Parts: sequence; C-alpha cells; structure tokens
Amino acid sequence: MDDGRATTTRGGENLLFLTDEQLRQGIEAMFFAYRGFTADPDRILADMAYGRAHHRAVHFINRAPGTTVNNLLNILGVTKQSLNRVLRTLIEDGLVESRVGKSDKRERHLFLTEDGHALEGRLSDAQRARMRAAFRDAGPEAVAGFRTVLEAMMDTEMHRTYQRLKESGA
Amino acid sequence: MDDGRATTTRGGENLLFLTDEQLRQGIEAMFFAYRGFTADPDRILADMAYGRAHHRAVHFINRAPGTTVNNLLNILGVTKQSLNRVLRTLIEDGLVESRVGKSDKRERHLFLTEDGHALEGRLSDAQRARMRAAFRDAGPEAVAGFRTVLEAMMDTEMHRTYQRLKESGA
DNA sequence: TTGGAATGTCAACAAGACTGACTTAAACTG
DNA sequence: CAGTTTAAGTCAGTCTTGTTGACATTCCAA
Repeated sequence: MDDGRATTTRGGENLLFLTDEQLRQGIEAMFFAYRGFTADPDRILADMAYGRAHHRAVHFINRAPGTTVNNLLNILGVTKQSLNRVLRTLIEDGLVESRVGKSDKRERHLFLTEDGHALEGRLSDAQRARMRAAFRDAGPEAVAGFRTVLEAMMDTEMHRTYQRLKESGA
Repeated sequence: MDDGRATTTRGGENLLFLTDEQLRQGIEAMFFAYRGFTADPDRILADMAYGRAHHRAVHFINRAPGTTVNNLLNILGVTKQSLNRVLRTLIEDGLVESRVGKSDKRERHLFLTEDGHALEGRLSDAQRARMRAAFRDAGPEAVAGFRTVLEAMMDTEMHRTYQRLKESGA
C-alpha cells in the first residue's frame, strides 16, 4: 500500500492517491496553502489594531447581515466571551452596529456600518484576488475537485453551516 | 461578470467559477475545512501540555530528520523565540533530540526520539484518517484538483519549500 | 410567576505569536 | 590573527485570541 507504485484496480481506479506519502503531501499542502490564504488580509490588519478574529467576524456579518450573536458564535466556533471582545471593539470603532431584535428583544442583530463595509471590502478584495489567481491558474476542473475535497474534510456540522451559507448567497 | 449565470467562452471554458460568489464560497470552504483539518490532532493534544505548534514541529522534524533549527524556522515561518519555546519543552520531555553539527558545530540537528515518533504517529494517524476519508469520498480527479489549487494559493517561497519536501519524500 | 434562554460583563489565565536586546560559540574573511 | 558574520539560545515584555468560571440582566413561555 505504501510501496510508492501506482496501483490500479479492475475498475481502472488509481489508488496511488491514498498512500501515506500522498496523504502527507495533502496535509502539507493544506498547511502551506492556508498560510497563503490568510497572508494578504493579515498584512492589512497588522497596520490596525485588528487581527484575524476581527476579519472573520466582519466577513460573516457581511455575508449574513442581521445575524444574531448566537448564530455568529456557531459559525465561528468560539466562546461568546472571545467573540464579545472582538465585537465590542468593532462596535466601539463604529464598524459594526448591534440592533436589539424586534420580535425577540434579547437578541442582538449585527450589521456592518459604512466603515465596516469599507474594511470588509479591502480585506475580501485582497483575499479574493489570491483565490481568483489560484482558480484561474488551476482551471475549472481543479476548482471543482478542490471544493469537493474541502467539503469532504469538514465536520458534519460545519458542512451544514457551509451549505446554509452557500444557499443563502447569490 | 457577477450576474450569477454560467458563462461560456468560445473555447467552451466555464467561467462561473471566477464570480465573486464562487470565490467567496472557496474562501469559506477553506475556513471550514481547515477547522476540520486540525480538529483531530487538536483533540489529542488538548489532553497533554502541547498545542498545535508542537504538532507542527514534530511533524516537520519527522519529515526531515536532522534538520537544523534555522531550516525548521523557515519551514514554519515563525520567530526563533517562538520555536525555541516549543522546542525546549519537546527536548525536556524527551521527544526531540538536539545534536551538535559535525561539520558546523554551531548548528543543532533535530531528531525525534522513540517517544517523539510515538506522538508523531498518533497525531498523523488521526490527521491522515480524515484526509484519507476525504480523498476516498472525493475521488482521484478531485484530489488532483485539490492539490493544484492549493499549490497555486501558496506564496512562491512556501511553494518552493513544499516542493523540496515533496521531492525528499518517497 | 417562575424557570430557562440569550446576551453581556468581569476576572483570571494560557498558548502562541511578536519585537528587541543580548550572549555564546563557531566559522568565515580580509 | 582580528574582526565580522552566522547559528542558536535566552530574557523580558507585549499582543491577539482563545479558554473557564461566576454572575447580572432581560425577557419569553409554560
């Protein structure tokens, strides 16, 4: 199985991609690619008093305007104390607006302000530019495979969240 | 361009995958998949006094036995102070051995001990299991695409490092 | 009206990254 | 050989982001 040779089954299915060596390459590809993935927004954020956590909050508030704190908590997978620290600075700095819920006044609905949208735009422009270049270089078939593997790598719950977001968009 | 419809060029090339919405889905896929990618080793490490940084060090020392501290620094992309903290505990706990270089006595060459190999095995077994399942579900073509896109997403320097490691393996 | 849920806040803490300054030892170089 | 550079390690301090635990407030719903 880990003899380094390509293996072909009766069906013609290449099993080389399941050797430990191939899996390790996949693992390292994820590690190095994720660094590239976050590098551009990180550079922008480094000049401000913000970090990756702020980027994530701003991204998902933009993606799902009016989302509740609890919903955002589930998406981000952090504790409310951790999110609250980030959210507080964003609200103080006038990037995020928190509106008391109409039907349920316990809930807070989160929205980006004009300044919030400006930051979100800068960050996602940078991140999208890299993603666009990678997608273009790799071609449509590779992109489809990329997404298929990533989806298969998610936990079931995360996958559901991802699907829900996907369906809500465009 | 961002009208939500599939676009086909003369060459028959589907350009839908370059819409902002598709790029955003790619970004979110990376975010959620990376969480899954690190979840299993993180769970194992949580029970010990170790974290993700220890995992990374152990992984790359296993991958490139005898690597110098400087080389590891370049691979991991952190400061020597940050790496040193992690490396010190690993050496103290007898998981990593540091040997003075033969030709250049300033250098330290890093190796996993038996215990180090045991931990590395546990961690990478867990991570490989998820990767293997994802690869199997997605199929060989998807896996090839996955790797193509990830490679295109890396910074040039990281990509060189990744290639060097890849060639040194199997 | 009482219990539980959603939110927020305070405090304390830890991992893991960072900068800057400095030491030691070894190797290279003019 | 003297001076400089390189590799590694250390000390001190800071920052972001995560964690627990305890507690208050508000308000919906049985």
